[in-house]
Amino acid sequence: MGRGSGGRQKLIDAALELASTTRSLASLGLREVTRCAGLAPNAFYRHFRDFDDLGLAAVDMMGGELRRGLRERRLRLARSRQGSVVSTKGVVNDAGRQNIRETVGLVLDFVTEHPTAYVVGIRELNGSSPKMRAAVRRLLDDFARDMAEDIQQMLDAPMTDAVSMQEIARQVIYQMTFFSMDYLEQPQRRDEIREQAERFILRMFVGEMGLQAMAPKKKAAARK
Amino acid sequence: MGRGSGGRQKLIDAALELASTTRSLASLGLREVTRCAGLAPNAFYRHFRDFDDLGLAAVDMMGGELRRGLRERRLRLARSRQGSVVSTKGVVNDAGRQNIRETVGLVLDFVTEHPTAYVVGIRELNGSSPKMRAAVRRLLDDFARDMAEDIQQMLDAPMTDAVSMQEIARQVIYQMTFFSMDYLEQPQRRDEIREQAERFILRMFVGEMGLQAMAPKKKAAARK
DNA sequence: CACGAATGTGGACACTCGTCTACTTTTTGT
DNA sequence: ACAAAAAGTAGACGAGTGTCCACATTCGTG
Repeated sequence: MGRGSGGRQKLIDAALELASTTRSLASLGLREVTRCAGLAPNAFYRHFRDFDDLGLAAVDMMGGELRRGLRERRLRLARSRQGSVVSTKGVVNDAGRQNIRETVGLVLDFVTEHPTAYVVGIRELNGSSPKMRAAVRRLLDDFARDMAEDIQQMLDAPMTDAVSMQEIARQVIYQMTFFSMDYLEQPQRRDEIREQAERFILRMFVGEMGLQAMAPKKKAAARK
Repeated sequence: MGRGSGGRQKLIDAALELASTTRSLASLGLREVTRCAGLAPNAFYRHFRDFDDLGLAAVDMMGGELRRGLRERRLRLARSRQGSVVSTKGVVNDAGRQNIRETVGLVLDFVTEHPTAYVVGIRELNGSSPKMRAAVRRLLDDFARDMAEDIQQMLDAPMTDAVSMQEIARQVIYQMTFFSMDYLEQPQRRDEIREQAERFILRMFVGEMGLQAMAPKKKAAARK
């Protein structure tokens, strides 16, 4: 009982493959996908109701793996420099910059290792299916939550309040989608893009610290 | 000689209408669009070679209008407060914040006035057609160029070098695509989203000034 | 006016698509 | 080991599609 001879996985792979090079997920043909997977058209119905269903399954699978992978690698990094907690005001010194560099590298490496899944995911982020959009956004928000949590734990004192940290993490994650796409599409500019991403994150942190320093009361009040 | 009875425009409108509610541009059917436009299927060939062609025409038209509209409204705003040049370090004071607030409002207003075209454009930003992607990105980069130029002119002294300003403007424009989509999709959260966008831009500027202040030589050297 | 280009129409072709029913093979729990 | 459930196959139906050809209409300009 269960997953048979992996036809389900073959279908997901075929769909991602086709969608990444040809079209959006929803515009794929049922027969097109089954043909590419080496199955009969009807085999699709055994596993999925429609393409939204397949898409959500793909997001669950790849997303879960990605999130787990990122967390694991991040924890491994953190453990390798255990004890060297970064001081709040030291986010921008060499230790802080090294942290940012490693995190950006983590994301970009994952992206280059799973290009098809990533491209399709980002494509569906603003895509036509509301369900897919919601699923991908939920996933990105989970990443942002993880990231905010890890950063706060890495510092000896909170850099800012939890809400702002969450907001910043979200904006960083979303901006990273653009960096990642550029990174995949323009291999010759990879170093430059990497540096741009690092600068962006650094700028966000420095900016937040500046805002906190110059008008903490005003900001707290404006946050309703 | 020329555009006859506006069938071309009808086709573009129909395509945007269908794509914004149903699917991506490339996945539309030729007959579907012509039917929605009230024309015979063959009329499509009179105006466009394929859907990429239609898409590029739509981007040219809407993009040009948007860019012209934004520039015009921005200049009008600038003229209405002529003489009150903002000092470089005053970007974050009340005058600077007011500037940011107005610019954000400009963009969000335009978006709410042309939702279908905007949604389709953003959808094609990471879409399946390379030509469309390139066209939309070129358009966004034009916006960024305009924005960088206007900001530099508004200040009494350059806040940072031209390259960095351009980079920041690009990142702000790209992030605004997310804010705009949220703004359209979640009318009940509009005030909150507006404030988030303003905070984001403020944070970018403060961050850049901070970076400039703390390590100008290092940055200049790192810029190759 | 009248001619030609631009624009729009109608019908027809071969093709792919999604879906259904009926049948065979494989996997798996007990 | 056996029976049932799950996975996969085969063929066929109607609907919708892209594209082509030949014909009608509109419109601007000589």
